[in-house]
Amino acid sequence: METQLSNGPTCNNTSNGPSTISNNCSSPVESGSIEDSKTNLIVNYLPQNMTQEELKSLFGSIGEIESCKLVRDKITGQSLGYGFVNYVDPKDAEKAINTLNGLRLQTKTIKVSYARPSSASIRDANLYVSGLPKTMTQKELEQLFSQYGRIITSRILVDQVTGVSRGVGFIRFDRRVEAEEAIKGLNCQKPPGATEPITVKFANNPSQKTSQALLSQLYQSPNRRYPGPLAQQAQRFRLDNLLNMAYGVKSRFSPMAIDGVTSLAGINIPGHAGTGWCIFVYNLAPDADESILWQMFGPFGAVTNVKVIRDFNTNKCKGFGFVTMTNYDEAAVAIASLNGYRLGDRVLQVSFKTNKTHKA
DNA sequence: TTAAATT
Repeated sequence: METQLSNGPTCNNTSNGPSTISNNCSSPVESGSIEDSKTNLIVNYLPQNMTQEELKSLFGSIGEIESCKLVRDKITGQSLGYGFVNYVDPKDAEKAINTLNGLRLQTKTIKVSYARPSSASIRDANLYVSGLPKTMTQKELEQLFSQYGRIITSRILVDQVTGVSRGVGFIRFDRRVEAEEAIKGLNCQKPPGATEPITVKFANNPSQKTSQALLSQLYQSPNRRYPGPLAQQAQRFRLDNLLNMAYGVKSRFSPMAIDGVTSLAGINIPGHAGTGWCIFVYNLAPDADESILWQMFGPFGAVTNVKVIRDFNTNKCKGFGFVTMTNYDEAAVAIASLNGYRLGDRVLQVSFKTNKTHKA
């Protein structure tokens, strides 16, 4: 696994960017209202199965949304893992950044930030860097590249098991010209203290994932921001699911059977609302809001909607709320994990919603 | 040894 000797096309000056983009289509941003907007956000690292409606549901819990778009592959329709949310009120956009940036959803930690005005100059500004010293940190990587422009994101890929650097990373610049200069300046150069030169070139687009690739994705430690017990249970559960997908291991639950029965026979099953599984959450604090429900349930799987029930006059939470999850088994694990969970000084009761109007 | 960042 050594990339010694400069074999092949390692150290020529590649400028293999996508051949010139034809610009005959109408420019996407001409309304003027979006440029330099304090209301328009870009949301990155969304779970693959998250829909535009779920995106709107999540961000709509902050404030009124003017428009919302999940970006999809033009041909397959698959989510590209990012989207845009444009609020009516700039203060809601700011609040969304403060409360939703870093939110864990399934295997992802989403990023919420202001969208830059769309233009050709910010496209294709992403670099692939390899041959990095294994000891180089993300910060050091940024320091190396920052002399060429404003860095939007940086990342060093790590071994899924050991967490050690793979010597491969990405740098996204604000503008393509900055990326071009960085290639000229750093490709085939040795970073300070390094013994081998690095390779810097334009990055490819990420490829579609098979379920096998999904497996390896799970093992690599994502962002270790809030590695609490809940997240660990959720991750353990996802691992079970992925093992099922990859190797056909039977799960403890049988979501397909139950969902099938429900849709075919119309049998009333607790929590089943047609569009998903409705979960009742009891003993929330008066100041609870939707974000706490997203935070608690999001790591367990696909959450399509959350709602805190409030008093009409005081606008305080009446002590309960609802969460809708798409998949039965994820909902079941969330309930099993969160029922009895201590939130602040309260112990939550979590169950599938029933049709009872009151408890006897 | 290439991960979902500009509608």
